[in-house]
Amino acid sequence: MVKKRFKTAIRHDQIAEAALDIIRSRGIKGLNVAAVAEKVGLVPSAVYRHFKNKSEIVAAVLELIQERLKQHYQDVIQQNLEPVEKLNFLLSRHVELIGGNNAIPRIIFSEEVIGGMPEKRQQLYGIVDDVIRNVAVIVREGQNKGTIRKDLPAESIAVSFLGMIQPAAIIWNLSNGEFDLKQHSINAWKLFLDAIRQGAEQFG
Amino acid sequence: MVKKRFKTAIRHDQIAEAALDIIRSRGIKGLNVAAVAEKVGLVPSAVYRHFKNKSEIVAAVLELIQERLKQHYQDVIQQNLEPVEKLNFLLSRHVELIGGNNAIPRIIFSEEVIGGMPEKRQQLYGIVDDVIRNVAVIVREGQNKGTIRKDLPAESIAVSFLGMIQPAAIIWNLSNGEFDLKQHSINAWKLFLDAIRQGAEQFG
DNA sequence: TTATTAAGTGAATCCATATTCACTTAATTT
DNA sequence: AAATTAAGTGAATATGGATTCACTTAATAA
Repeated sequence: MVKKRFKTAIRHDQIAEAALDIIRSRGIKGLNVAAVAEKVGLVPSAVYRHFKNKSEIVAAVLELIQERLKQHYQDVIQQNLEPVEKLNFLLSRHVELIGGNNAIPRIIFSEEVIGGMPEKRQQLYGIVDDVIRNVAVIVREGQNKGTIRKDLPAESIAVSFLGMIQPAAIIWNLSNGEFDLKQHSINAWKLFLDAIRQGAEQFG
Repeated sequence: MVKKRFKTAIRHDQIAEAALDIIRSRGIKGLNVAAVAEKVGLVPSAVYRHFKNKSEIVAAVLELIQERLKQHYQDVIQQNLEPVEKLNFLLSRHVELIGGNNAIPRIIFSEEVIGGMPEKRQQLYGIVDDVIRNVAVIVREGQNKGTIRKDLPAESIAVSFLGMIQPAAIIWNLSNGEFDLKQHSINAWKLFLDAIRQGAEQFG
């Protein structure tokens, strides 16, 4: 039996992917190098050929997530939709992620990846900040076009946008899928839409 | 030097409080029985006179949180305010909790307390569910009085209410207090208020 | 006051994981 | 093809923490 070897660049990615998948299925607590190694088809010590230590594996996972989210955002903005429609599209993409039991929507707001080390807090904050900034770009576009209310900063609206997704993700997860994610996202979107529309600020 | 002894009932509470405080300052990862013991003024092994194991300490912390939240809710409903005002009051109380660096708003949505064991997931879900139900009671009151829109289920509105608080709590925490929590809560409330008011569902 | 019970202690143990290291072997360079 | 480099291995080491246990002593009941 011949054992295939891979370059460190490849292994690096494989290990990060494997770690992300382990977090998805077993949570942060379930992440250990032996499990990662096994999933990749290596012996634990071999992992250290590619990563200095476990902490760097976690860092790589965060980078991976940041890439994915960036891609996500790219997909949305090149859809050539109205800003409000873009937000709706982005929402549905996020709901897909959650329903697909993806770890990302949970991890980016978990704060348990951090575990004491400040660099990681920094890194995680960077990811969250990116997301907010990206959403804010879309919101600002709508504000300029006159379809989204101008009396609130785009960033605030962006954070509120996350408010539609994030509690739902956790609740869905806690409830073992019992919580009706789809229906909630529809209702939350109705609320959000009525809240952000130009004109909403005056009617009452 | 005389060493004071306490009954298990007392120690039980002291230990749960200590554990909560440790989670607050060091996160779930930082929670270990040695730290808890020290904070209470005991030697690690003594903790086992009062708790079967660490997992039960965590369970006690969750009970403690549930109590606190119930109290919180009681404070609000007996304020004799209009439903919408009650929600606003509840929001400000939550913002206080977050700004006071309280662990509760983070823990109830953390899912990292769980760490594999299903009973704990169940317990945590119970807490979150309580919160939602309590908020929904207020919302329903508003719907009956005609001040809150009736076209959406109260539970959906309740979850969206949490959406104002929870991402903000995490972001605030990640940002080391840089994120302007107070301002965000004002803006988020404006959005939310415009969204839930009776009449919001029609104007567009 | 004495006896019993409950709380507290220190040392020992167990265990899961991360990490190191000397060694082997596949892949690549010369 | 020989030499060098990089990837993989297994065994050993290290550590942090949880948990147990035999023993001590304060509180309380008889």
